[in-house]
Amino acid sequence: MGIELNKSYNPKDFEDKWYSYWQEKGYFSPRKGKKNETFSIVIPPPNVTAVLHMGHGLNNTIQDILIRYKRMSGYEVLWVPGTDHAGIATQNVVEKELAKEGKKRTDFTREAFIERVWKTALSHQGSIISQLKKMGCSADWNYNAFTFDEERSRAVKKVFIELYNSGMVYKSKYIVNWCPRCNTALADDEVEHENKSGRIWYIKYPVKGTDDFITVATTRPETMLGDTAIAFGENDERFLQYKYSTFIVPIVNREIIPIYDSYVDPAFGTGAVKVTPAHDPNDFEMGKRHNLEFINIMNNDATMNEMVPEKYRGLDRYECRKLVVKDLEALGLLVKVEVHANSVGQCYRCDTVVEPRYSDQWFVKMKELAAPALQVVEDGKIEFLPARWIKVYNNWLTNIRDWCISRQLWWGHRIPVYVCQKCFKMVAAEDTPAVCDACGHTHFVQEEDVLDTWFSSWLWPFSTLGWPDDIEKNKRFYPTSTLVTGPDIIFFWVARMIMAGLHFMKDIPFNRVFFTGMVMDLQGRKMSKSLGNGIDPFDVIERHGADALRYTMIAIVSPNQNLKLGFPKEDDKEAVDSFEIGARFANKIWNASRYILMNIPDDFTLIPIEKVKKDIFDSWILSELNKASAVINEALENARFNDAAKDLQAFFWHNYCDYFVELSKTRMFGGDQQTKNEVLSVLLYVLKEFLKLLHPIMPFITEEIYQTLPEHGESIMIEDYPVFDSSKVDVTSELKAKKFFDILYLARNIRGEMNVPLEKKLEIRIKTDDSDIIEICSKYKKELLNLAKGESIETGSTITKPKGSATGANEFCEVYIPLEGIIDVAAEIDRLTKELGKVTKDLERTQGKLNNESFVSKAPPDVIEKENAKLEEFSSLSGKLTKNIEMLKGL
RNA sequence: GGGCGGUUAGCUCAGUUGGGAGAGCGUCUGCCUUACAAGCAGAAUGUCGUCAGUUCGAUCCUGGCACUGCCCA
Repeated sequence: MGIELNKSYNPKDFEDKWYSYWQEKGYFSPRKGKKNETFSIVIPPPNVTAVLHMGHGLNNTIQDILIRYKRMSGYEVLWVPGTDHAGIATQNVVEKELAKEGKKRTDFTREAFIERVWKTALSHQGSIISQLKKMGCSADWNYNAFTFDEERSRAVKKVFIELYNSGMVYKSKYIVNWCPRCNTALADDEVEHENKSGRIWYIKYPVKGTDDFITVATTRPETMLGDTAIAFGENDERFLQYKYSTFIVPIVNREIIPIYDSYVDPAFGTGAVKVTPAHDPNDFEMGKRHNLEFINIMNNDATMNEMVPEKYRGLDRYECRKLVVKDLEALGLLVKVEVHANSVGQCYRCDTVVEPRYSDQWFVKMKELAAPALQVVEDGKIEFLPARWIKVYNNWLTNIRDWCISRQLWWGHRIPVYVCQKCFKMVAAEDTPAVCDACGHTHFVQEEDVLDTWFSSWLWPFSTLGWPDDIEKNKRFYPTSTLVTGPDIIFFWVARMIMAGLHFMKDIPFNRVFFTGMVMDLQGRKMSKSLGNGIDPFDVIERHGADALRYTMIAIVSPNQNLKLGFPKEDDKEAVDSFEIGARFANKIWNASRYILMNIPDDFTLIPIEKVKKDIFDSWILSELNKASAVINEALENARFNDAAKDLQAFFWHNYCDYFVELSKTRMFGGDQQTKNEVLSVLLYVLKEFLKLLHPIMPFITEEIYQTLPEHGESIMIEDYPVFDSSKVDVTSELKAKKFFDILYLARNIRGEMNVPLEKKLEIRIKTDDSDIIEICSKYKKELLNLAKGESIETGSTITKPKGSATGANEFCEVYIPLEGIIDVAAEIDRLTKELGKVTKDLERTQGKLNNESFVSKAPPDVIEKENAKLEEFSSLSGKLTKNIEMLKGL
């Protein structure tokens, strides 16, 4: 008899099984739904540098929830998965691997090195995909894409060539952020700034032909070896006398000239600064304005080159600094050193302090692309959630600078520009040109640099859909519906995708962007390798299952805030385990289902819900289910995932388990076969509908239980998602059920407060003239006695308070529980007086409002009506409590 | 220096058109009651950072201040 679920919830028994089942059935591929509309998402491709972390866990869970929800709601759904080749980062990973073997990148040929990176990339890619599957992600793997695969490479080339030919991509000498460790240029947004306490040196520069000096302040004394001017504020009268002077750069003895430029802040330092155009972005700008010489004094790795005196050559920039300072001191030219806070740019991949470097780089002109991108967000064509990110987006786009897209790496899309070796004409082309248009020469050499990874990522929403080869078959999925990503890549990626979509597809890439919070540890610190505070989502799955992981993140996440998570390492039993939230919920669902299933008799026939003879609790739970469907649909529609998670839990745990299932036991075990069938039919119906509602959030446990139900379809993931149905609202049953629960609560409250042991069966006396209460207490007497552990109940308007009884009251009734011998009169008086105190406060506040003439004249009528109702409720309750306290005192 | 957030119960945080302060965890009391002790029943706990303003009415709107986090230069 009955259907047996395992005694305990054990996700490992079934999670992988159902994922394979879904995949075999082809459920992840688009199929026409009853809505005849599409819903599509492209994954933010995880980097193949490593495996997934908790941020991916959150992000992909949200995407999967949306995808499953929309699929069940009748949309034709596509979720495109994929990975990102992450140029610098992946190359770094491999170079570190090589370093362990005692090798360097340059020990290999370019081809051999790239081959090696591919190996690592593919291995990580495999892990990432299997991890996404473990999490339950219902992406269509037929679409799986990689930013560096053949199709995406074709898209990158096409885009580059088009932009090059239209003059939007150009090559130019420029000062870029250079990472001396990665040996490559970085885009502005790849540099992280950190305020550090540094020093500032005051150095004397002799004025030629005099004994005079100019003192400048600098945070980088070593760059003086490349100085080509001294700059003063534009109209700084203190220094106008030097207009025709010449200065001598100490140590190198170079003669340099003064310039006057508005960039110089007369209040900073001495008002005079040294200018090193090849080693500082601001100096670079001044250098261009004043036609200064650009002297590069460093090698790629930030050691000093042959442009400096011999003794400094080969020294690291910081070594050189020490030596320069020492030498200046010896020359008597160092005035003083002060402590100075300044912000230092660091490589976002390896934290090395970047070196501004004067070099040849490739750029994309951004102004033209930015304008329409600003417009579509401004117009609301693309919706940002939360909306406040619009400000950040606007701020960046309105101050945009050209995008440096060249990287001096080997791993990445090599720039498709070929240089004729005779006339040096540059041609952008898919493949090496055969003949030079200009001179007929046939020998070309391709540019060495590769493109910034984001130059392939910005095409992602359409390059994954077949562009440029064959977008037609996927046209209906573009624009994609929602992008789910972190606000940390709003510039890197989101903004640029909008630009690319508008420029190449002539349409926005997505209708809505949902920005998730960042995952932090419990102290609110970013999870990072160096801190060792990261949580591996797969450790969580290992311990609690994927559903618990998913539910927990969703329950904690809030649209406006980062989320903090804790998970104890193996040896740490004290630490907080945030994921118990999900684990407990899963366990509760498991056990409730188990209980229902185990009570199903062999000859059970499910009665369709319309045909069940319902009592008020059946009607009530169906009404509650209906309401829950409404709020959950709304929450998912508006990306309020935490609301959805909480509403689902509140409905299931409190309404369904605590009340409905408990109530049903009376009929289940006390009635005839027919009654039992009816009770079970309602229990099963509500359970099944709940499982459907929950399925997008907890796909595995819902499928496992669904498949065990007496009647079920092929899979829960292709069921229709429950929606609100106004015809199912049953206000009368809701009100009656509420009155029943209120009485139950009053009885239980007395038991709890008076410490009445469970063995003591209560005699419940209810004084009321409320006809609903009289009705439900007689109809559902057994239920009330079972749940309140009572032995008798009497109801009516003439009930009198038995001697030595405890009292509970609400606006509709008074509940008396005779406890002669048990009751402590003083304690009871205390309890009721406390209760009265609260009610009196409420009453006074309400009275105060209603007595306030301006309130009555100015507040809207419905508010006044509500206050009047409250007044009645509070005074009725207050009267009952007062009377009972009096009676007790009179004993 | 510029921009954007946060400040609500011991902890982590909800609070969506301004009108009786909520959840989870933790704590306390009593229970292994026909699924669940990862559970059940009951309880306690808040000058809603601070000062002013708008309003009949402010956790919510406006401004100042304090502390705190992030982004950009």
